[in-house]
Amino acid sequence: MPKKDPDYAGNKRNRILQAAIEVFSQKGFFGSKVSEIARASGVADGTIYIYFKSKDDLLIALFEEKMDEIVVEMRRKVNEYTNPLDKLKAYIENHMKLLEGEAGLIEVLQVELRQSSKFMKDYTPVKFFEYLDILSGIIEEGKEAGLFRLDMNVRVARRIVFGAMDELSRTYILSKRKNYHPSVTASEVFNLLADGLRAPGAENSGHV
Amino acid sequence: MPKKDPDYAGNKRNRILQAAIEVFSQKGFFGSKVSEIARASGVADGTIYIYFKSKDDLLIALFEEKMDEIVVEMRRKVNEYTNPLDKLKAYIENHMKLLEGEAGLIEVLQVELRQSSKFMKDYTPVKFFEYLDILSGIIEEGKEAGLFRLDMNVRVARRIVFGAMDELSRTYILSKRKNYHPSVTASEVFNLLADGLRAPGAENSGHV
Amino acid sequence: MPKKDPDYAGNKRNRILQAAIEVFSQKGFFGSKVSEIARASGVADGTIYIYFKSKDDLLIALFEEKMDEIVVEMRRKVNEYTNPLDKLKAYIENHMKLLEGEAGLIEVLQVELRQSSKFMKDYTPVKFFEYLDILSGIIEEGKEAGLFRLDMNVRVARRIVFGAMDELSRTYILSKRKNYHPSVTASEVFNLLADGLRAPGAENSGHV
Amino acid sequence: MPKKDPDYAGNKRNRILQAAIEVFSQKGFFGSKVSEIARASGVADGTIYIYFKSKDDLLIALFEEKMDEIVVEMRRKVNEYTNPLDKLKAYIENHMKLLEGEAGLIEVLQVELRQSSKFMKDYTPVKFFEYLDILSGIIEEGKEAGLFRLDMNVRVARRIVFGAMDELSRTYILSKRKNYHPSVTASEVFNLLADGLRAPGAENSGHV
DNA sequence: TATGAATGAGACTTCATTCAT
DNA sequence: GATGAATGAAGTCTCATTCAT
Repeated sequence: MPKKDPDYAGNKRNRILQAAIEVFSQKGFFGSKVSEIARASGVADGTIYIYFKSKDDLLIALFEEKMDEIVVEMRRKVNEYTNPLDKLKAYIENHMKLLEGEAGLIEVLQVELRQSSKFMKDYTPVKFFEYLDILSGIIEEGKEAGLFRLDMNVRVARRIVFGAMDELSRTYILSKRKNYHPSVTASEVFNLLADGLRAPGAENSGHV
Repeated sequence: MPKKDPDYAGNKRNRILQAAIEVFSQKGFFGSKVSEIARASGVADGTIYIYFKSKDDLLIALFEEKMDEIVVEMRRKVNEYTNPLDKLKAYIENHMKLLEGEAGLIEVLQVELRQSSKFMKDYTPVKFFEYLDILSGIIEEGKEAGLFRLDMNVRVARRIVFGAMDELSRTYILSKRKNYHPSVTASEVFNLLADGLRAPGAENSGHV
Repeated sequence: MPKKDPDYAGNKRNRILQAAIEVFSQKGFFGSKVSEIARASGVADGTIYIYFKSKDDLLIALFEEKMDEIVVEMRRKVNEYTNPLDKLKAYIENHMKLLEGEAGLIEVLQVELRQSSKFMKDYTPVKFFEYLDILSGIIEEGKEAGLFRLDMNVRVARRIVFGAMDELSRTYILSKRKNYHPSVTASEVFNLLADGLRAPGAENSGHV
Repeated sequence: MPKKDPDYAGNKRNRILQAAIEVFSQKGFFGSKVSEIARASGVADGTIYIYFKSKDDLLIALFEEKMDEIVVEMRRKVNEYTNPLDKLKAYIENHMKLLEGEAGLIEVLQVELRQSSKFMKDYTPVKFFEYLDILSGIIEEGKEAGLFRLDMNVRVARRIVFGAMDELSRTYILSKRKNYHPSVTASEVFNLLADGLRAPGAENSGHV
């Protein structure tokens, strides 16, 4: 029987990471003080600097590590299906569902990741690109399978899908989780993106 | 005849606003120093405080006033058409086109507006909602005209459209304006949103 | 008639410099807090950073500017004489006399200049070398005039002269200005260095 | 029979002391971190506090103990001679020679001892005075033997001798041990101090 | 109005020291 | 004795804002 939690250090590091998510998500990166994160983690200010080089480094570590978990999980979920449309649906549903379990994390990723390029010289959000790559993969497969339009740039399309989900996430979060419930909007996103705005019988010519 | 531009003060105020757009868009709100904006405007630091109560206030004024111009312009452009699909196309094209003429402004609106809720207690981006309302209006009209799906929540749909455009704007900006040229992606957005991902002949049943 | 002291800024900068000399000389560079220097100057902490880039920079500025004044004054004093021995005497007397008027400054120069090489990457105390060069010049002249030994490395000799003076300065300062009064020790230094330890009649052979 | 070196603790204490000399000499007292000394000693940070009360205490212990060794050695060397001039020569040569074997130690003693009075309230460098006392003794003897000038304050003279040596040590160290080789400068110091700057035939009157 | 030197609160970060193991 | 993770006091520096001119 171990005298102490063998995971002790990792434990503390993780507590800091979790507290950072909480605090960053509520006040934003610049609005958050290192001492607040320390207090929220139940450690001393200096302890944070044992595990992270700087406040910036803490944010980046948070991006990388949490995104990694999300990427792994998303890959697993998507691969439960074979049909590209099913995969797309799974991607969208899973993305929106994260909002419920990991609201703070998503909030940080959304807002801070976006502005990070402004103040962090040469930080490339590698894991975020991996997350988008899953989406590209699905769209490619769909095109190859003849299910998706061929006249569609995959890199643009994936951004459209992602942007739509992302905007709804943000709206849900900013509305203090009152409106646009993720599980509802997920299917709206899928429907609209899969089949377009147009009414089934509406004519298709003249545009595009 | 006045010796100096009677619009001098307004002129100076505007110079500050323009400089703020430039500086904020390059370094982000928190990365920008008031003195940098002063230098870029060609005024003294203190002068900024004659026209704006605080740095926060400067950002808000920028949001409101510039968004107002954009809203007015967008209304004009959209009202050149009567068919809701044409209006939607105009909205998307115009939105993406702003990226070319007013890149800095859009960048600020995108990134800073999003995080502003974190550090500005009770600021409601009224003008931004007006901008979205134009989109809602188009979608409502489309539904009424029987052109758009009826099984579609307008508030959700407008966010999907906006999110898609927004993500592509961001990508264009972050790629240093190299990839995803707005005028090209505008039609991709319209195509995909109007008609969906699905290939024309692909079966529609089983999903949704 | 100027409404304000035209020398105002220079005045404030100088007040900071003087306060820094005072504080550094009493507590050493590392023992001195920027806020103490601010208080001693009668300015706010931040004001120091208007005139100096950093605490290190303040020390360097102090070295350079004050040493420059000293070098100029020393050159003037030494050039009142033509005989190298007289010049040497003037150099030594003047050096020791500085201790009375500019005790704090000398103390800072002595102690901090010496350790500065440890913590300031690549700072070369140019002005200090100029000060030593005056001494070299005197010794060179003395050799050329046949007054000083020819079997003497000038660069080593100047360090011997300087080191002797310097050690006495330090001792005087560390004794809280009680013993080894500069004006007395100046002539001891001159006598000993000019004529050596040896008693006038003592035999000279057998050694060296 | 003990399983481990009975001198183990003393050994560890000494390793810390040696490491401290190395680290202090390279970075200065304030530039050195306790953890660096720990690493250099191959012990844990906390271990240092078993042997020394504080970082200050470590420096003082280093002064006292190492100076003690030097004093003992110097006394032995000097006492190999009986003639005060020979003793003086031995003192100077030995002092300069230390630079080769114990460069780091001398560097610490020189720079840090000097500034220690600034930050260590009431620390008296007893051993350093003993070192100087050896020099006083030699000069006294020389005066008594009629070999050295009688019109010479011993306490001042010893500082002159010490200062000259000290300055050359410093120069040698700061030049990264390239110029002013100790064994060469030692004899220059002796010559100049024993017989003065003046050329053998140069007139002696008018000055002093 | 305009200026810009001055202010000073407060942030990030360091590191000597402690103490449970 | 030995360890080294944790602590938290304290310092340097920044920068939004003010105000006398």
